[in-house]
Amino acid sequence: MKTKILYVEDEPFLGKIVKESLESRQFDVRMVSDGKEVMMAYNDMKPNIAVLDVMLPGKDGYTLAKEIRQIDPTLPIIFVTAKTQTEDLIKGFEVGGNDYLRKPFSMEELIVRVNNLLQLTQKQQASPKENIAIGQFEYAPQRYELRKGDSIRKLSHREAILLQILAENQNNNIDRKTILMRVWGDDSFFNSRNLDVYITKLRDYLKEDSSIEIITIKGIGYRFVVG
Amino acid sequence: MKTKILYVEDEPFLGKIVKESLESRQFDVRMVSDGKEVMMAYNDMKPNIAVLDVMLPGKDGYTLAKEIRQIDPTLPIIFVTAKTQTEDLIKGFEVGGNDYLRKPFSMEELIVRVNNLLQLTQKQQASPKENIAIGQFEYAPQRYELRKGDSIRKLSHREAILLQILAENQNNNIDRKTILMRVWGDDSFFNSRNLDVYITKLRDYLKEDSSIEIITIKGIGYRFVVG
DNA sequence: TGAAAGGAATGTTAATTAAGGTTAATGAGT
DNA sequence: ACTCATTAACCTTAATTAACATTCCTTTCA
Repeated sequence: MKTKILYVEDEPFLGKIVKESLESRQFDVRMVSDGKEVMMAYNDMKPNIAVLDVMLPGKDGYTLAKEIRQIDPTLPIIFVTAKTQTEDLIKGFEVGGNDYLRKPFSMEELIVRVNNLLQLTQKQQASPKENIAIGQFEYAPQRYELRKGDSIRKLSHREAILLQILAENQNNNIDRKTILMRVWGDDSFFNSRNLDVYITKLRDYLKEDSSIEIITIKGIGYRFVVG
Repeated sequence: MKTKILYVEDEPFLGKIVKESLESRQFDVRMVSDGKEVMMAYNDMKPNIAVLDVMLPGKDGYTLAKEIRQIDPTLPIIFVTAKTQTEDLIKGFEVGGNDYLRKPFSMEELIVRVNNLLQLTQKQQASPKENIAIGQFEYAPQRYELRKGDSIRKLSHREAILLQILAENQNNNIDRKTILMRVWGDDSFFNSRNLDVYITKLRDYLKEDSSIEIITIKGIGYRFVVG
């Protein structure tokens, strides 16, 4: 699946060039030119990264970054702006930005920085070898074993993958769709109900530790909170 | 424990300034001026981040980055250099760098970028959102829980986000539109009525503490006043 | 000028629809 | 025969839509 970029820019000319240039590198780009439309676009497309101009009609880029951070604390955000002052850059990082690029910039540089951020924020693939701590439990992925004290429960394949996905994303929202794709390979209706069944099972297994919770976010997915 | 920075720079004058400046921000800095000594210093100190000049006697910064990447694929590396060409920057990222700063740079910018990288590569423990005090209540955003004394009310997703927006903006006016965009992603008529419904719900939940009030500002939005 | 009328915005409660939770029954593979 | 995965049936909760009530701003006319 292509990497999705949410690109917010109000200068149509520059915007068009950048958009096309990114698209030629196999990115899936959604360009928005009014700050007020950004959250709608965000919710609609669920981007992998955001590139924000700072000076915009409607809402400025800093405000947008703050709002995005409320909903998504990990989305990589790059500011692209004509503001060259150090204070502006500092503000950019303060509101949750992860990089700051001064105009005029070269497309090459933007692309390289986009890729760098994507790589840095890739889920640190907790090497499926190592045991994962889950509250008072310990999960051994290579053996599909969930341990607490001296009791061991062997998990089935589907249970194991699901738990691993949750554990890798502790305290973050996880899309239902993402889970379905990773566990079942597709997100058809029946598999969707299947997921419900497996969530119930895991809740049951994990209920001995009351600090662990699988929160439902209706219409979105789940959040696995521990401690 | 202090964050340890491995700083490679051969200009003694600049090096001294930067080192002292970083140390004044509570970093533990080890400065090396010959490329050949870098790996030794690395092994010795086990830094949390590396700041590398590119042009050096002995070995250049790119080579050093490659060597470090062999042993440590995750150490954040920032290049700091007088080379301003885009090709140089690209090369910097190619060899494994994570940021690239052109000289002359401001200390503030370096520090902000160092902190950003440290944060990004921190184990993905994401949004350690803190609990928010709301009058006699306490709100735990991670768990969508509203607590008062020993009673806990679990909030739904929409309730939770809405309350969070209000709580973050205590005693300030909040645009209806802003809320709609952040909770629903758009501000259509139906969602607007939806907001009314959820405001009613929150007022109900919060009515136990009479010092809390959600004031309507007709035509504008709301103000969440506490105490 | 000011009281009344009208209307848009919001409040409240209830009904409806959609999403998910739970448990059990069925099916497929060893 | 056993285990796991899937499907089904029924239940619960959240989100949306609807219906009706209220507030308060604006307009208008005595």
